[in-house]
Amino acid sequence: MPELPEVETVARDLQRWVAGATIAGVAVHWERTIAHPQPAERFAVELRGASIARVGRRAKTVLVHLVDGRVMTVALRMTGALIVARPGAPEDPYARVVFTLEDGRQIRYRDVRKFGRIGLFAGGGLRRRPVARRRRVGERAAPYRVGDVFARHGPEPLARGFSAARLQQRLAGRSARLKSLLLDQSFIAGVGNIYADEALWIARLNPLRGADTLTPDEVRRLHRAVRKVLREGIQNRGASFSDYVGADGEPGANAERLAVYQRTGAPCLRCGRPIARIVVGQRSTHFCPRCQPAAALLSTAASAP
DNA sequence: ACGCCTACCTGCTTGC
DNA sequence: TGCAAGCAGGTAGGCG
Repeated sequence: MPELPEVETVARDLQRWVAGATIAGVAVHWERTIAHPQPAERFAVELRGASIARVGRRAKTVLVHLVDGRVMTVALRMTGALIVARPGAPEDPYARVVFTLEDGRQIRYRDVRKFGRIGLFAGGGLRRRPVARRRRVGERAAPYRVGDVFARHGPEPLARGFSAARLQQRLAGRSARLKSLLLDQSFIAGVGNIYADEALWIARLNPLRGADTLTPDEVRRLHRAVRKVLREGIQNRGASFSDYVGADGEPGANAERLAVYQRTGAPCLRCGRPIARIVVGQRSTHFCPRCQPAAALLSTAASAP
């Protein structure tokens, strides 16, 4: 479930609790969790003795910045979680990678479905503008810098630079449906299925709308709604449905505040009509057929009172 | 550019 | 009660 607010919550927790700590040892219980570029055995060796400088986030990935400049990336995907455990805490059968700190605590990477991936990269390139560098055929992609991981990601929706005007630019000429675009990480980084549905409900936009059919006012509504749902998600420490927990191991409080996600058939909080569920781009999509009418799909002038 | 499919995995819910 | 099918927050890669 981790989308931007959930990942941000985990990153802030870790920053508070393990910044400055030193990794004494690493146990990899599911090798495929350790992704490119190094194999699992080397990963453990290379991390031993490393100290954590700070913990941040880019898109839906947790960034563990080491004092020596390297960066460990943790992509939680569907069911990943990073949990700080006190010495003597009961074992977790779903802990795929365990980082034991010198003070005896552990950072446990827990992941029921094993989709998540952890990598270790040279630093650099994160703040650079993501210009797609052309690579010659056969040229090696190494040395991997952490910035390369995000070279194709879109802007951070909560960054200062992400204005309504910028969103408008990015929407222009795109014929994809709004819902699909919001989920596209190269369009905007960090929005997932939950927050996409919530943002569209707040903005009163039908998920099937073609992205380039929005009026300037609708773009502003969308821009404001996306930022609002993400900020509120962070304030509530994320939305928990089954697996998501913060680094304290506790679920977030945001699930009960959602207006449409997984509320199929329940009354719309604005108009009382039942929330509908459809499938868009293979993803379940929840919306209010009355507040987010499909009838307004193309006509921009049909909303006279 | 875009939509659609498959794959990666396990656990929980649903329906017979 | 048992059991199989269907479903789930994400993303990468392949095809048309």
